[in-house]
Amino acid sequence: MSKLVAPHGDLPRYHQISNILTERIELGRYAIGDLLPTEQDLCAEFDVSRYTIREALRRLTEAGLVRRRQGSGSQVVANKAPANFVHSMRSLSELFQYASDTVFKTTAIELLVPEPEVRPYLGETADEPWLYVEGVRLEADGRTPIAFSRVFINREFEGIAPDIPGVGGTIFRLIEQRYGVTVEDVEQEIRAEPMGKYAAKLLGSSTRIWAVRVIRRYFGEDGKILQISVNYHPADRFSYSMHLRREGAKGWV
Amino acid sequence: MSKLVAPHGDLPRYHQISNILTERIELGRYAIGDLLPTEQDLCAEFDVSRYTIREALRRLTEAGLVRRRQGSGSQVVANKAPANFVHSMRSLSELFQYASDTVFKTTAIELLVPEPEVRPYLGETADEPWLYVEGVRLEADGRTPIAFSRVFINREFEGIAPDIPGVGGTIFRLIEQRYGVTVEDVEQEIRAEPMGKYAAKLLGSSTRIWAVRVIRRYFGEDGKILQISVNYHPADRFSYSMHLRREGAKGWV
DNA sequence: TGGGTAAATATGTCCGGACAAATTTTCAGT
DNA sequence: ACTGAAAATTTGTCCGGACATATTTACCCA
Repeated sequence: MSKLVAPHGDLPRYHQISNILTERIELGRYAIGDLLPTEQDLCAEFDVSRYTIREALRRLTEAGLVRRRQGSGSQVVANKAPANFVHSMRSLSELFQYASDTVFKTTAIELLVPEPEVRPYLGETADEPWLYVEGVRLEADGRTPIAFSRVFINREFEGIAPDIPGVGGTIFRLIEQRYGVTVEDVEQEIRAEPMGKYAAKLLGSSTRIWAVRVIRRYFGEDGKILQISVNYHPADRFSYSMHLRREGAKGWV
Repeated sequence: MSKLVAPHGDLPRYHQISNILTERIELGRYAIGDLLPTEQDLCAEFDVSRYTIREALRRLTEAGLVRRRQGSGSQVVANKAPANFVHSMRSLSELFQYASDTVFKTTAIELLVPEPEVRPYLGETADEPWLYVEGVRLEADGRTPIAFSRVFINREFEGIAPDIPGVGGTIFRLIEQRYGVTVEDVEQEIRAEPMGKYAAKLLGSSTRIWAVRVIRRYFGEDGKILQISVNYHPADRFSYSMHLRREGAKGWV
């Protein structure tokens, strides 16, 4: 029954329930890190259908209080609604500190689509097609595959595509020279993700494998995305190292 | 029907439909101010249930393209995802920037081996034993585990080991103060690897999980390895992005 | 024409069921 | 402790239906 709780006068049932659950989270009955009761249990407790419970849980998710995962459950990630929903993205390591110094060594690239296709970049919300090239990054011997790369280029620069000599190499120099466009901003993301079968096969694996995925978005002056590069570094082969200097004791020790 | 559109490979139906509708809005087929077809009409057009249509429309609403009103209909209010998105990305990076500054302050380390053992570091060729400590990196709440860490310290500095207050924190300050040894170089390696059950369990998972593994080796003056740290960041929690400015052409193009 | 009311329309809330997909658990073996 | 495979669990997707509620439209009347 839970009475003197939250304002659920004539609110819809799912709203009332999300209020109750929110209160429980705030009061610590469901602590951070805990799993909420399963949908089925909540259905039983509140005597409503699964739809109503899911609607309530959706509210909690949108509020950033809960993270839901298929097969796993609903986990409490915050005990009060964060000012920014992004907070629910748990992350972080001290990598930030010097990740900007990251330098990926360039090696040879074998182009798999020498005549660039026009495809949508699945990771983007918009379905606008991009110039699309993919390649395998090779070791110095020119034979051993190291990583699989995809590069999506803004169609505005269509003309230059066929000249692309390598991923992460000189594409931008070309764009800059031909179009006078300068890169203003770069956004980088690193994840561990399973690699598609196709890409995996190119790297010598017959099945899907895990990889470190590095996504980079290059922005132009007006915030327009110029290029997106996606690199898959297979877990068993990927290993990049970099050296850091100790200037100014940035705090990484 | 509509084929050459959007990326709807194996996306859920409601996702495919929201992509299609988004496209129509972007291309002006549904102009700003217009009312979208009613749910019923959309159900008929795409031959799906109302649930699916509503799920698709919810996506458009959350993207800020559409406003829905009971009794009235679904009205187009923007023809492209509002700059809000970019904005949130920017604040995201700012958030991370902030996070990177505060990680060390807010993160606690729970030592699992307060009395350091002497073990070989498996990743090294030599089987010379290292001082060995492991711990769980916790969030500010002191309860939520974020990452699992192992630290191997050169036995030369054995004496200081018990004082280790945290991983990535002050170990080196101690070494420096006591032995006058300065870090000359740091080498970092990132991989995706499965995490052992033991480590995984410490992070709240009862089974084996994948993780981004970060290995760092700290070198002294003569190239001697002073310390090795190994951090496991569970795949589903690890994901960071950041912005890079283009100053001095650091070589990332 | 203006105003009020009823009917039609459109989205909101809610149910019960079914199967799919992801994750965790269990268990046996090394 | 690690590996591998099967079983159990949990959320995700999707259906068809029902009624509630807000808004718009149609219509009648002064």
